[in-house]
Amino acid sequence: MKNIVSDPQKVARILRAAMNIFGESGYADSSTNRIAQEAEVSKGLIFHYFGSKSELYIDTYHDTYTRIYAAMDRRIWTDAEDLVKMVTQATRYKISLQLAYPAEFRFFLQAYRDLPHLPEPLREKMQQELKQVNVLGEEIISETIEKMPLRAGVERKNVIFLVSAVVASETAKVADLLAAGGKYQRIEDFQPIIDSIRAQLDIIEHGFAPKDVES
Amino acid sequence: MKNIVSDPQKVARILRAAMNIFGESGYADSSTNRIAQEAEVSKGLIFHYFGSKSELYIDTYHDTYTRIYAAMDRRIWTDAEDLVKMVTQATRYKISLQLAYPAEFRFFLQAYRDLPHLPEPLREKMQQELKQVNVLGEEIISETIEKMPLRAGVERKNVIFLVSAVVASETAKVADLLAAGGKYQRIEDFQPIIDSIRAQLDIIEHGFAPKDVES
Amino acid sequence: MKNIVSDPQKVARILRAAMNIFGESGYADSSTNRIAQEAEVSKGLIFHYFGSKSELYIDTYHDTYTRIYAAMDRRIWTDAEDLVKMVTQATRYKISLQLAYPAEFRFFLQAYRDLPHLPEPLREKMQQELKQVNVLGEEIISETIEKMPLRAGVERKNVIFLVSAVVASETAKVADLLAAGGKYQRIEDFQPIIDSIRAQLDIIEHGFAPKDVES
Amino acid sequence: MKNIVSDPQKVARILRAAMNIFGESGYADSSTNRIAQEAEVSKGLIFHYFGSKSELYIDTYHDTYTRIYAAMDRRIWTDAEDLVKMVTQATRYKISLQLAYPAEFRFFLQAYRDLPHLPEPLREKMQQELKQVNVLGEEIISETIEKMPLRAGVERKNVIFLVSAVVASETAKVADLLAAGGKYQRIEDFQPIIDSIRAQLDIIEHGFAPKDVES
DNA sequence: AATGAATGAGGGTTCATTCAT
DNA sequence: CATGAATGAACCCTCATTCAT
Repeated sequence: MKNIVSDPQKVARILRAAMNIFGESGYADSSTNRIAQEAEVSKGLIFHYFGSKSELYIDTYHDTYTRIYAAMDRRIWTDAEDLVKMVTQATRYKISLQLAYPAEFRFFLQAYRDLPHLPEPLREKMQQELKQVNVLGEEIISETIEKMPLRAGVERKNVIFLVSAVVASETAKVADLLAAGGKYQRIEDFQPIIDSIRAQLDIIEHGFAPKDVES
Repeated sequence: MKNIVSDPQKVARILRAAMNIFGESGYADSSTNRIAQEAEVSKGLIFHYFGSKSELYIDTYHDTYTRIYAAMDRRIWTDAEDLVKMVTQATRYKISLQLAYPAEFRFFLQAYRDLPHLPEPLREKMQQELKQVNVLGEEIISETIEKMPLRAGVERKNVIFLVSAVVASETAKVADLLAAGGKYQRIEDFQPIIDSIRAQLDIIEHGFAPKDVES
Repeated sequence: MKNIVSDPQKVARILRAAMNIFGESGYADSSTNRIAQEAEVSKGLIFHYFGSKSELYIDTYHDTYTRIYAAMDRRIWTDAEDLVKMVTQATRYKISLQLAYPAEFRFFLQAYRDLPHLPEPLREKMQQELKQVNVLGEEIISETIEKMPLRAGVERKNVIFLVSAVVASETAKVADLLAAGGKYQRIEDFQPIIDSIRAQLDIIEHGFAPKDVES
Repeated sequence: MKNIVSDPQKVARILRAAMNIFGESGYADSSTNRIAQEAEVSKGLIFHYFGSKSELYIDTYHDTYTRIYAAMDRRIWTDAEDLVKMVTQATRYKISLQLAYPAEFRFFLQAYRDLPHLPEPLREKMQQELKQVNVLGEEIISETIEKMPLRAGVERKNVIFLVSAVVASETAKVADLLAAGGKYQRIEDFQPIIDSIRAQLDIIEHGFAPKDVES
């Protein structure tokens, strides 16, 4: 956004409309016309404020990210004692965030999917921006794993990778459930997913093979 | 495709061109013009044969899927004795398939990414079709896990899910390497990925926690 | 123009409309909409045939130039015996051409004026093209002057430059008269200009200073 | 300009910015935005003061013309004794003016080129205004020629026209050299043009034909 | 059966001008 | 007096789809 002293309400309306529509239809299928309509603003104003559809997209991303980031309580992660607690706690918290900010997370998800479809000058910029938000999860996992003792022959990076894979898979499930809409609207509805993660972390920690077999 | 008397060679050329171009640029950025040009066929003929861009897309998917499916040797999976062997063998085979049919797999990958961007009537259809090819992997994994003894308290479905998650993650890596082009063109180049899978399966089987700690 | 097997009548209608409108309003103020309307053709067709407004412009120039060039009788120049005859004959012929092809010449004139206003990729191309038609006049003049004896101390290039300046000035007058429309529609109406040229060439040849003064 | 209480400094800044930008990019490609920016003034103020882009253009022309006119020393012409001296002296003086007021002359030149591209109500007005500055040269030439004896059969107006044509052609060369920028920045750099004018005036006065041939 | 010319709706973008503050 | 946010019409261009041939 330029350094334009713009009407904050209209800017907010545009950014919100953009977030909704980009999140719903992706970059290419979201016309500035529709965004202007939903924001109850002339199409020209969007270009006055943001210069181009691409910049509107980036600014929408920044705004959305900032809003979510400000709402996040990062102690959730740092407070955790063991792996299972940390991951389940963080996941539960992330789900609660997704329930509180469904449009924001839908936009994020769509942004990931949009990435390869973006026009060239935009894509590169978004590629760099998107990394920042993603690293977040893996960093925390690394830190926690780092503190744990490992069985001989086990490489730490593989554990990290495994845990990340589990989290990613289950997070995808959450997104699907939310996208499907319907009855999944309270944190309790997602308990099965928390349980599933717990069970899988248990397997990663102790294996699925019977213990006596090995002795 | 309609029951129109059609020239099989032209149909094949169109489908191949569509697969290449859809796979390269995604649905939205693939114009029928380009497809017609690459297929050395008039644009009208595409609509004559396939009715619309959407139907061409679906038919391209079916054709590509069928071609790959026919080329697959399913004994690979059924022959395996234990989990690690099965998965590594299957993965190696899958990689070899990707090397043999790069355009086809690129199209599949792009189809996944395209899914949320497809125009509404198309999207629903594709959503159902795409599941079929994915199930493939999970089915085999299920069968193998089914035969293995589990530690008390471990649910089979969680093991299946874990193994699937690992395979999915590593498969994504393979796709990235292939998409990047360059030197990854022989099966040996992917040995690190095979090793990574093996190490992770080992963790899934025996856990990463030190054994003595638990006794 | 691409190698499109296009309806020659429509192509001709478009080129004629483009010539008229570009010639009337210049490049920037000539909308493809208006051209399409005047050509009784959809706007899309213009882009189908010519690809862009720029290419339409260039093709219009080529077409117009070719049409005029084909109509020209180049013997007019080569047949002339002395300077005055050559120039008056050529000018009279050029005027008759302008009367026969007023829209074409108006387009040429406008093309010259447009040159500095053209968008960058177009400008360079047009700059090269426009030279070809202009050189024509000066070349012939050079050839004729080359054959004539000069007074001591007179440089040939200055004579050429002078004659060219006269021709250019008077040609501009003709264009103005034609642009003004009105009663100047027959070759006889331009006799004063021919006479003016003749008188000026006489001055260039023999000077305006009284002869006896110098002896 | 209207009878609005206006800040003279801002008016001056706007006019100067307009002159620079109109001169650089022509009427159509000069946005009021850019002018406002360069003048460090709000866009609204321009419309407040000048009413419209068109009126700003005319006012810019008037202001620039007035400024140049006031700076001119008209004795230069009246002092001259013979034709060659007068023309060379005047030309040299004109070049020195162009060097002293490059932006102003660039604007004038551009104004000429813009003329046919101006929107209708503006064009007519500018057409009348522009004549005034041009007449300037021709008037002086007339006066000087008036005093000179002519060879029998030579009409005065033709001599005037010839001399004007030479001056116009060479002046155009000067403008080109200046527009090209580079090393032409001192009056001495233009000596070749002065020489060329002198040589051509000599031809106009005494002809290029050898004298003895005629006796 | 096969062509590709033709369409027209919609895309992003620019900019002089207006007007509430 | 001065601002610059806001508008909307017009711009060039793309493309799936239709249809006469």
